[in-house]
Amino acid sequence: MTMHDEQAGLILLVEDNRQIAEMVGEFLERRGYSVDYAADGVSGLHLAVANSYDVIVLDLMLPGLDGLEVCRKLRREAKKSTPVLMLTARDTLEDKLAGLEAGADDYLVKPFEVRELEARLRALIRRDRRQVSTEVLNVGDMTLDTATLRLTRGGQELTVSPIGLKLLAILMRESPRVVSRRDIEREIWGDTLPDSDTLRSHLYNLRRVIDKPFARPLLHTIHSAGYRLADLESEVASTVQTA
Amino acid sequence: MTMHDEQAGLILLVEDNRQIAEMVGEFLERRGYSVDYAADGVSGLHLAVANSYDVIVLDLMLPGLDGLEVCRKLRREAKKSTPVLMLTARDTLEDKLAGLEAGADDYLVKPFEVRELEARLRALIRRDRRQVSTEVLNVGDMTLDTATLRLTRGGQELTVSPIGLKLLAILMRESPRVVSRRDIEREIWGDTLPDSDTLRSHLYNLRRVIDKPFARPLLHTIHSAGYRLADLESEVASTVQTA
DNA sequence: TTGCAGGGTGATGAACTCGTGAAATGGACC
DNA sequence: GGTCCATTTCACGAGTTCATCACCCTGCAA
Repeated sequence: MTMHDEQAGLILLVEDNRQIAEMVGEFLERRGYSVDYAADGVSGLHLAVANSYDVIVLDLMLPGLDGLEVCRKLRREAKKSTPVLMLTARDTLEDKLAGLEAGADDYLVKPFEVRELEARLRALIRRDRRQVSTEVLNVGDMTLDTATLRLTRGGQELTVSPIGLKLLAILMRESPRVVSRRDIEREIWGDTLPDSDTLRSHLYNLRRVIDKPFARPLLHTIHSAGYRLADLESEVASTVQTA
Repeated sequence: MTMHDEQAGLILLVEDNRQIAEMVGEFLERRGYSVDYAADGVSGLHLAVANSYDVIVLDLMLPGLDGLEVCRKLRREAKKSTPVLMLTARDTLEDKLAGLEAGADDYLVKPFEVRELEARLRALIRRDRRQVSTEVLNVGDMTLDTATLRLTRGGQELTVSPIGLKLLAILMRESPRVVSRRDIEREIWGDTLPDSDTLRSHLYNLRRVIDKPFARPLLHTIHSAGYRLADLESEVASTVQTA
């Protein structure tokens, strides 16, 4: 069964105090994480940029480049969004807290319990992985992120009404299959359908936005059968498909 | 049904009706959750005790050990505080009281919408994670330290009312996702919502503080869908997604 | 060729959603 | 009892959304 042998938690530890580094590093390794280690800001930053860590533990006070700077550069220059947990000493806490805007995700005040550190790291790793799992629908060069409700085609952002969006989501999820009007209507309005043939209008308005401004239409009408969303050209390539 | 990418959350589903279990399980997995499954109370309890789930979906009627008993044992004997969502066939007061006494955290009456189930699970998972007190939330150039409740944007400190802060925290945690008014209201006020549309006022006042004084707005209205917090400019960079 | 059902196009008004701001409420503290 | 402040409630107007309708176009079969 699912045992969370999170076999790969790759952690970067940036800490100049050798004693703390050793203690934390050993604990984490015993818990199954892989730990890379850096003793100063510059080498820490290099490692952080060069590799994809699950999380970075960063001491605030470091020789040369301090933790805030490392974090800021990592975010602003290297554009890395690796979660960062900052370690701060109690006396620097108040002064430097404002600096958390540098882009840290959590912090821990020294001295701390290693067990707590681990709990926090786990939370960060998990939170980060969740981001990736949002449902993203793709058809041709069009993309719909169902979590943020952002719709783009050819890198350009499009605006669609709520029902249009729902309609589009249905077609994208079913793509490249044909979906009958009846099915679409039932999925959008449930049991209480509108009296008139509203769907036609919505289809029209949807097409106006997602197809009209582009060279290749994605939304196709199958006469007296329904509608389907697909990029015809790219379909020709993969002629034979499974049933 | 056991997948290994623990992403959106790890869920234990205890349900003896195979059809319901399959439908719910598949939906949740498609949404990025990992789902473990048990068809009776005893094995459900074993799994619940052995692993750390983010949330447990528990049918009330189960062969052998029923849902209430499972929940009770989980709390009293195994001392686990994993959130439990109970599935009940009828919506009677006794059922609710019994479930409450046994230690359930939420209910859903069959038949239900999978979408609603997911929304509730998300809320439970979120609620549970909120326990971790120090967490630094970052959206664009805005930072909220949930431990000190200090809020800054562009290095400038901002003052927001308690409810505004709660509202902001919700939006930041979900960022850049769209959060519906209903979800926000449920998370702020629980079951006893205000009579009027107070949320609008709070949103208005929040915007006044966090957006009005700045060039780039972070709080965006998605008409008849909800609200989302995000820095649009920095989002454009990450348009392309994996298939 | 004609007829017609299915489908595209576009305007309209009613209903709804939101932003805005001010006034009423109500609880905590003095 | 009185003051302060967060929160709720209310009212208004601007802006959106959507069902509905009227009319035109197109594919297709007789």
